[in-house]
Amino acid sequence: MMMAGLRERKKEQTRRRISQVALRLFDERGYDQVTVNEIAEAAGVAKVTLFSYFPTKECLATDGVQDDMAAVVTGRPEGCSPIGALRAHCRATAVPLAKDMDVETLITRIRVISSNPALLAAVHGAQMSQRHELAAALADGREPDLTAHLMAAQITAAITTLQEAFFHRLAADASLEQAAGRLAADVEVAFDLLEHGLTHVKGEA
Amino acid sequence: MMMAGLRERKKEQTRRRISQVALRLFDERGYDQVTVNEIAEAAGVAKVTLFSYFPTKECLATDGVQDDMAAVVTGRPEGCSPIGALRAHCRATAVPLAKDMDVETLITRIRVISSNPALLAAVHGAQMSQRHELAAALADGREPDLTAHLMAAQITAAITTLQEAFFHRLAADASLEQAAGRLAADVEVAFDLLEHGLTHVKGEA
DNA sequence: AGCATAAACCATACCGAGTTCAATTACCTA
DNA sequence: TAGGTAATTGAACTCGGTATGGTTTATGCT
Repeated sequence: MMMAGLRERKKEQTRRRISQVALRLFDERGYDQVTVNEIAEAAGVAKVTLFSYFPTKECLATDGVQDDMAAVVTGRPEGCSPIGALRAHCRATAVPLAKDMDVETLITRIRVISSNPALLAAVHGAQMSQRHELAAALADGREPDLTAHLMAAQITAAITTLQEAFFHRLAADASLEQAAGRLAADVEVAFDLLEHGLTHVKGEA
Repeated sequence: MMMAGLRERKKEQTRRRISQVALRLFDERGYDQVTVNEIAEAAGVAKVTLFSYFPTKECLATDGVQDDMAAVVTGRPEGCSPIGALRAHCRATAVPLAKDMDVETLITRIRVISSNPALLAAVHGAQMSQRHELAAALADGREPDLTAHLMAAQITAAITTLQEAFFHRLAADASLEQAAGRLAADVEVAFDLLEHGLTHVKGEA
């Protein structure tokens, strides 16, 4: 029992094949110029099967690009503030990625997503739905009040902006190392701004 | 010449009729349970005509619910900070509405939008795209840097949260006056948080 | 090994949003 | 009143996504 199951292996394999084929086609011809029928056919699978793995076409493109800020807050060590925990988390991980994704694939995925407004909006929307979880985590058990929601919204917005800047840089020209370096500095800027407020900005007109 | 043209009057009238019919149907049976074909037929218009007025079904539901924060910043009076201008704007207008929309219709529209996750996400997405304009306005001519983008993102997030809280209260039970009153107080909370940072929050664990 | 079960898969037909296009109607202007 | 132009129309089409109902295939049990 529970012996790694051939069934589950094949399933995972099929999922990966669909995702990879889709990404390749998107990258080659652009998201809008590829139909799900083509993806299904190229992956050697029925359209229905494709949709059993990925609920929408968008999910094919954004597969694996996720993060759970709420978990970072709830799982933070003793005596650590929520914002401190998030700052540390952003310092540590340049981009939140699925465990088993190679960098090459990730960059391609980012390129695909960045070059399509609808996909960008979808990623934003996904992060938007994390706001409520984060608000709940910040409220720490109690029903989140307005302040908790505001904090969650601002933090989410900041992190989204960081990711956006990172994506933009990566898609443009910079190497992964360069972009990661810049990101490290940006993280500090963002969290300082979050913690100390907009009025503390130095070179402001 | 330019004498209020019957043509333009009819056009505007048709637009209003489509929007009203759509809103009524959405409110009666729910957004997902109404097809654009039904709306077109009920409005006595061809589907193609409907889509010439509203680019998407979503736009039928969110019609008139927009705001332009960038304009508030760029059009602010002399010697007024961007954030100050936005705070004043939020104080003044409970909800950003089109000039000629009655309150009854607005509340119905909010009820429709609030009761559908996809529509909620669409509204969020629309506000998301305003971020870049706001960042440009904050940069005041220069190319917006990371800080400008971060500020824009945080401000947008805060205002979105305010609107969300207002909608939620309105859809739940409160009267317009009650909700507006609470909103006035919430505006101050939100902008204080924005200006002074998250670490200045009083009752924080 | 042999068999029943359920998971994964498939082809096909279908639905609704949105587009294309040629033909038609209604307004405007000279 | 004639001719141009903007608005409208029906019909056919594309594509994302779902429903149906049937076929293969891994697996668990005996």
